[in-house]
Amino acid sequence: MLRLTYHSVVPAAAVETLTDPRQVAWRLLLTVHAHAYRRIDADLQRAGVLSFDDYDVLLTLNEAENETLRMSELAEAVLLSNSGMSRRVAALVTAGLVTRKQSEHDGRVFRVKLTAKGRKALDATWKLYKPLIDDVFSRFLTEKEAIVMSELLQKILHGTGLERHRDLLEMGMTDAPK
Amino acid sequence: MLRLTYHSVVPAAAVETLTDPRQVAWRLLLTVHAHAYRRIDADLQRAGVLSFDDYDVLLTLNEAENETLRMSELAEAVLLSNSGMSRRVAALVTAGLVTRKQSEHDGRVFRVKLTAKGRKALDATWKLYKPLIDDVFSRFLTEKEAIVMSELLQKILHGTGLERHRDLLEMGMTDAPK
DNA sequence: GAAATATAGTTGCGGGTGCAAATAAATTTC
DNA sequence: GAAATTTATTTGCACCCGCAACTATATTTC
Repeated sequence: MLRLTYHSVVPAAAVETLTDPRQVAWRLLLTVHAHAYRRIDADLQRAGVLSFDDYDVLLTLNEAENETLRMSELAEAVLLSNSGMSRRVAALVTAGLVTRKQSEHDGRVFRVKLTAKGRKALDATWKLYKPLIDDVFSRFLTEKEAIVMSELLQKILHGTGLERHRDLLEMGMTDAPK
Repeated sequence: MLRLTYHSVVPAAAVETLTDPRQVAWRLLLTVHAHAYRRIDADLQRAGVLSFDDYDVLLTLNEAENETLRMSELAEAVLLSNSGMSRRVAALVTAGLVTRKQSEHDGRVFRVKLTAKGRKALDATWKLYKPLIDDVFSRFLTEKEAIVMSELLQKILHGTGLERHRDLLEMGMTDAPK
């Protein structure tokens, strides 16, 4: 029933597993993502608006309480390393799209806040981003299909979130059982 | 019915569109991918086997006719730029995992071929990669759900493939209508 | 309350990436 | 059949990233 039209996940030497529909789904997810990301990222860059990744940062701020988050919260939310976020925020500050100031209560934390200019850039980018999502993704799904897909993805996301947490706890235990 | 538990795609200023299930699905796809990719990539690196991206290259070769492809075919297949592939293959040659030799019929093309060592590395990596896919993805889906998801993703992939081709044709027309 | 420890964030470094320009090898034009 | 053009691949450049080491600030220990 289900035929894989793209290259698969498994080395030919282990062909028995190629029929696992979960691995097929995994490979398709990777491929769809790669196609869509490449296309959108290139088009946004060509248009001279925010990059895909900068958009993600500003959007996360836009949705946050008081349009403000700490560095580490921001890094966690967009799944970027702390060091990566440090450099990215530095660039955004230079561009005037966010501010970054030290907390008064705890000198270790820095709070990043969206500026009016940042909000404007976000809206301008969205105007281009929205039709791009449609071009590479949305227009191939009915509303019902999109809902089904969201539910499945949400199951996975919820699961991995818990799993990640469990792993971190376990790893913490290994070298400091005290 | 469908609730978004992660951050959304749309700036708050344009909230009306947030209810579009297709955009919810898009955002979830991005997030699931980011989670899974980060986790797998880091674990493979820690284990000292092939990187996620190198795995993809060798796997593509493994599945190709005679385990051989030209540079540009390889770049297209793994969705990497030609320049990126050029450098990556150079590294793989140094590591002895592939060979790269000039075609006799057309001196412009270079054929990349998997070596025995490369095939071995592929199998070793698969041993670790397989359980990782399961950890971050497969185990949250029933077989039926995986099939549903694959079908939806395939619809999108097939669609974007055609679309990308159409765009290239159109762009080609714009500056040389002759 | 000073030393040891823990936490938040930044920087050095090695490495990967894409775009545009450069090279090398066909193919076409006149 | 030499010059102009096209095609396949590589290199220069500027930039982004994660890990590990480092700095700065807060908390805990004794």
